[in-house]
Amino acid sequence: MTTQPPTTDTITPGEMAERTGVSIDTLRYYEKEGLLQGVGRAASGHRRYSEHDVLWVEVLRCLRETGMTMQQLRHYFELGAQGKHTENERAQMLRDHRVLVELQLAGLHNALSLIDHKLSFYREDQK
Amino acid sequence: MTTQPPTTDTITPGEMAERTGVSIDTLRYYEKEGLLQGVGRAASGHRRYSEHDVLWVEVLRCLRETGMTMQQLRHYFELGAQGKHTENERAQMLRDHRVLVELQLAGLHNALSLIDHKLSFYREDQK
DNA sequence: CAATCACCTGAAGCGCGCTCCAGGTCAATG
DNA sequence: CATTGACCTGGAGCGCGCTTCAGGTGATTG
Repeated sequence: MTTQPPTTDTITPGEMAERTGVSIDTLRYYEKEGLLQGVGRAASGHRRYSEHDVLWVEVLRCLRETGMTMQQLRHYFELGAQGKHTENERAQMLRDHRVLVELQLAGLHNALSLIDHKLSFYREDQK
Repeated sequence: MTTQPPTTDTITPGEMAERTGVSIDTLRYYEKEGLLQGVGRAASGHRRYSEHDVLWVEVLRCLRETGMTMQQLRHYFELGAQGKHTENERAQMLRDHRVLVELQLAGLHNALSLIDHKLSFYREDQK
């Protein structure tokens, strides 16, 4: 049993960008910031991503878009790399983030009813 | 029927900040950016906000927090100041923003189920 | 073999929405 | 009358998350 990583690194940067909706530049940026590690390389030096990378980037994107910071994501990633004994902390991070997401959800509902309330006035005035 | 504005400008900047959750600096910034106009002044030169300002700032805050830009808010405000004939455009702005809010809502639900999915794994592993 | 293309690197730049700062005024307080 | 505290102004600074740039490499294409 060697430490051979999965040899499925076949996805080019361009494909990756298209599949994940994250630009090539941003993908490189994430890598530089330590959110994405062990990305494969072709002989030419060009990156080759794996299916596993795709999944992770999708998670990244989802958490980023809901306001998790780069710092937290980096920490979360590093915990994952450290192995099973960090599971509690990772779960706690997710629970904490979940609270934030719920808060945002409340804010959006709030906004929605404000918008609808205002729209109802405009509709009334309309005639 | 004079154009006399309501003479209820009695709220100090400090109170305003406390009541709306928007800092004094930010209130001044909003004013400078044209999102807040006709704010009263005491003899001392200090600002005095009205109840009406409170309401508007609450609207501002709600729309800002859901991603409406300063520019759009300024435009919306200016339309309001121009009178009734801009109602259609204002309503359209709200409808447009509503779409964005719905999108964000979808993203948050998405995130929520991703988080819960991951959490369920951690819970399983836990024992 | 020239050109095109996808990608590489390190570093600088940007846009937004605040936030902070320096230096000053005014009103109340001890 | 000195101090304190809330507020004033114009302008500079900031943090985040990208995004762009300059200059280059290596494989394919006509």
